[in-house]
Amino acid sequence: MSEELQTEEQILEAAKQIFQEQGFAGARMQEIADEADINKSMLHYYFRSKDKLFQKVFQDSIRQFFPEILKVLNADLALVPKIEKLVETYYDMFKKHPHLPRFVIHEMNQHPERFKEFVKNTGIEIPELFVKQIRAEMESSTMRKIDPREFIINTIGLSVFPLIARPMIETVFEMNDDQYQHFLEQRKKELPKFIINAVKK
Amino acid sequence: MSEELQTEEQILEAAKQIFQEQGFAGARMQEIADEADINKSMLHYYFRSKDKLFQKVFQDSIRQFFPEILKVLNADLALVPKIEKLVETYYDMFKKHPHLPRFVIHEMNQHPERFKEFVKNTGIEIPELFVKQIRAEMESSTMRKIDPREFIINTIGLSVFPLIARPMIETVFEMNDDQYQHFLEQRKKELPKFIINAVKK
DNA sequence: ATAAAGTTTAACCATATAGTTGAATTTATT
DNA sequence: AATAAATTCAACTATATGGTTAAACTTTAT
Repeated sequence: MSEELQTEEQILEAAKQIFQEQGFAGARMQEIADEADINKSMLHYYFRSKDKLFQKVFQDSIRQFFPEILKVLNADLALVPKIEKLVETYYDMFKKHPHLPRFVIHEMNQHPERFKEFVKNTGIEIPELFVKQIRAEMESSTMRKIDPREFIINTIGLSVFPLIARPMIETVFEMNDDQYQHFLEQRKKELPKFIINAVKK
Repeated sequence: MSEELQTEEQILEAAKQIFQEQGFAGARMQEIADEADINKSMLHYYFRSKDKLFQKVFQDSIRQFFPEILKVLNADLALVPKIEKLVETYYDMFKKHPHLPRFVIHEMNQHPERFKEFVKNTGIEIPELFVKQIRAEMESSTMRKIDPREFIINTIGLSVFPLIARPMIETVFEMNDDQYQHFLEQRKKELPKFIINAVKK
């Protein structure tokens, strides 16, 4: 049993990388095995099938994605620093896992029902605290009236979109990779202002 | 030569549907043939290979996506109605081609360099007129200072994100498909306000 | 009407790919 | 040390899949 955890971890790491990069359909078991530097049979020994391995990776990816965001949404912070923290969290996550957002978006659309099951299993819930916070801000009239769901979707969308649209942005605005990175750094500062301004009264 | 155009069109329509739904890696030539209601050999007779057929579909998809948006961006309209038009254009496009945005995002990230080539070939350019318009608005101080690129990316991101994140939105906010559609209708009205407010002085 | 060109079809091929098997090796248990 | 259990590996299998071929059929041109 000595190497079990190590091998299993190795496989999961490799599978995560390949699946997140290529998606389920684009990934090859052989490629995952090569990446993990093991025999292909090991994948089946530890996870039985491509589908099972994928589901594990997908679930882990969801767990990597949602709770961190929800934690920030429900944190005990004033609105402005919370938005700043949220944007920063997204950009940090992207730096560590550049394919994660697009992977989740692509795969959840391939199997929406399975995705919903997964999310329910992870026990993710509506960010109630944040909704309450927004309602309070609206009542104390520091914030214009807006559906809290819209606000959440806008904030997340504004954070995620430039990350998954990178080739488009680089092309349309004629940026190279360095310029894109620099653009993101600027944006990290500007985006909270945009969001706050959008809901200011 | 009688049926040539019809058959070719049939194939392209089917390929567009399957590729946009499943992506390149997920699509099967047999499935495309079935969808087009023809023999699999015909795909190769008309397009030689899966890759060639895909590239045609992908290029067509880009042509379907970008020019329409850029046309609105560069149209002779005041800022507010232009934003409204832009949001509306996106939502209409999504109604007709629900998989188009996610398809383009996924595939352009799989082959960023090829994507850049394609875009250059279609002759798409930076929306100069719109950039000038924004600069003018900023100088006449009806608009706060913002990088025009940020403004464009934010507007497009806010339009696209709720369309590609549908399963996530339905899950987190416990909506069924009807409620989601209703939410989108509401959003079509609210989003321009959010954007305008975000850049108001 | 006939030949040439274009189109369609069914049967086939080569390869890629997920998955299996059984033996060899290593590790844990007594 | 001996046995049992877990792990690793190379070779293999079945099937899916992109692609080919040659013959049949249809349309166009002369």
